[in-house]
Amino acid sequence: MKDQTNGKISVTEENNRSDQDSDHKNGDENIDGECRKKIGKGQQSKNLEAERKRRKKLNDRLYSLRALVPNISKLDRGAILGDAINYVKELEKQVKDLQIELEEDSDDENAMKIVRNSTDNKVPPLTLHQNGTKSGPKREKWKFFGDFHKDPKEKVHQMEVLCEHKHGGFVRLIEGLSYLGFQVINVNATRHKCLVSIIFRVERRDKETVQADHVKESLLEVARNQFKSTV
Amino acid sequence: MKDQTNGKISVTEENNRSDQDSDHKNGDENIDGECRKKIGKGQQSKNLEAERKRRKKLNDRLYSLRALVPNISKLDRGAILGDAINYVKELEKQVKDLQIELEEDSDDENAMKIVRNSTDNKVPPLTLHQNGTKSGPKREKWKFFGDFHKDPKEKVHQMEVLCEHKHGGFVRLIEGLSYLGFQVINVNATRHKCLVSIIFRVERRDKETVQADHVKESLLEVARNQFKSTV
DNA sequence: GACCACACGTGACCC
DNA sequence: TGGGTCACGTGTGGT
Repeated sequence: MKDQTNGKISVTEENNRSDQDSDHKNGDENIDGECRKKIGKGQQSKNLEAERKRRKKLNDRLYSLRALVPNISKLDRGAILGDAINYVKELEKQVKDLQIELEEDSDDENAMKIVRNSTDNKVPPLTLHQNGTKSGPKREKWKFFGDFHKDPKEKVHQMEVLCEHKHGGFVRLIEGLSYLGFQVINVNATRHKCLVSIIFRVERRDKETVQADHVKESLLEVARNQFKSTV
Repeated sequence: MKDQTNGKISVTEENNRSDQDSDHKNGDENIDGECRKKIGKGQQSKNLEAERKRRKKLNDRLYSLRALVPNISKLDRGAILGDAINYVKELEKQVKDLQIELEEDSDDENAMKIVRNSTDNKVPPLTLHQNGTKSGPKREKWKFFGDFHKDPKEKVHQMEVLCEHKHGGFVRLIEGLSYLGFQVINVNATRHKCLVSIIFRVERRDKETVQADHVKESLLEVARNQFKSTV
């Protein structure tokens, strides 16, 4: 029976550190009798006290740990540890997720995807599909639809941008439009989850005709290269 | 090697009980005899085994916990707990930081959403009519409508700003809202000649209630004092 | 009275 | 030799 041995072993085995490996006390068997004798009482009491202190410390730590964990299943010692373990895992996962999300955002920033076409479906399928050029695997998608083709001499135009939500992206877009010589007459922006739809009606400030792809490229450029906005 | 340790166990177990046996203090002088008697051997062994199992479980958990913590100071039991505690705190902090960063991003970007219309005309006539008081000759006209009076504890609010068109004003307004702790859920901005109407639906990030006039004053402040935006 | 989880004191170990 | 740590078996109180 007693596999007990195993129990302990298993433990030791996993942490091979082993070295100390516990007990093994060599041949204590033999000695035995005087073996115990050799310990003085005074010292024993010392040990006793020390052990008490140790236990207290351990318990304190355990409770501190429990205090950190938001929801505990039981107040069992084992449960404390188990909950703590789960909590740590959960936190780690959370951190990882947040980090990738942030990262994506951030380089999506560069990558605002503008996808879909807008409103009255007259907006033509003039599409710019941008793929992340730079940093690897990340996809940057842009789709841009505008009605410039209809009448390039017209002052008022409509565009739609569909892109991932990114920090500062909107502001940069607005700034970009202004930079390109457009007055924004009307804007309608909506976000669903991480997808943003922005519909503009703009008016040219100057008299030149509008080059559709110049607009697209410039906006992409702006969205990508701009330094981080303050907000 | 390790087993031998067990060896000891096995020994104890078998003779197990046996009574008094010395070791344990027995000083229980008085009671002593029958006291221990009252416990059946079988049951004791049960307890023994159960205790072993419990210990094993605890240790396993402890080691699992240690395995999760990236850098450990010692392999001490107390250290395991201590390190775990610190690690959890660290993770929590990390999560918090990432979240606020993301949130900021996000509400920048939310800033992105400008949607149109929105206006079901329920926007209530809570008015702040601001006249350019301070900075000189320029008259600034502001009208501000918000529904904060309805339920200050409500997270989602709607506001309308009517103002003269000014270069960069819109961007500053968005930034100001973010600065005040609002997430912009929906925006609808329209300009007619030099008059701009901006309708927001916002959500508070924090839990404090909203001070209507604080919002108004702050927005005005932001709109007025901010350095010049590019747009 | 079974079961469970705990605290205790103790012997052994290591630096 | 001594402070610190550990595993163990046991007693006990709360279900």
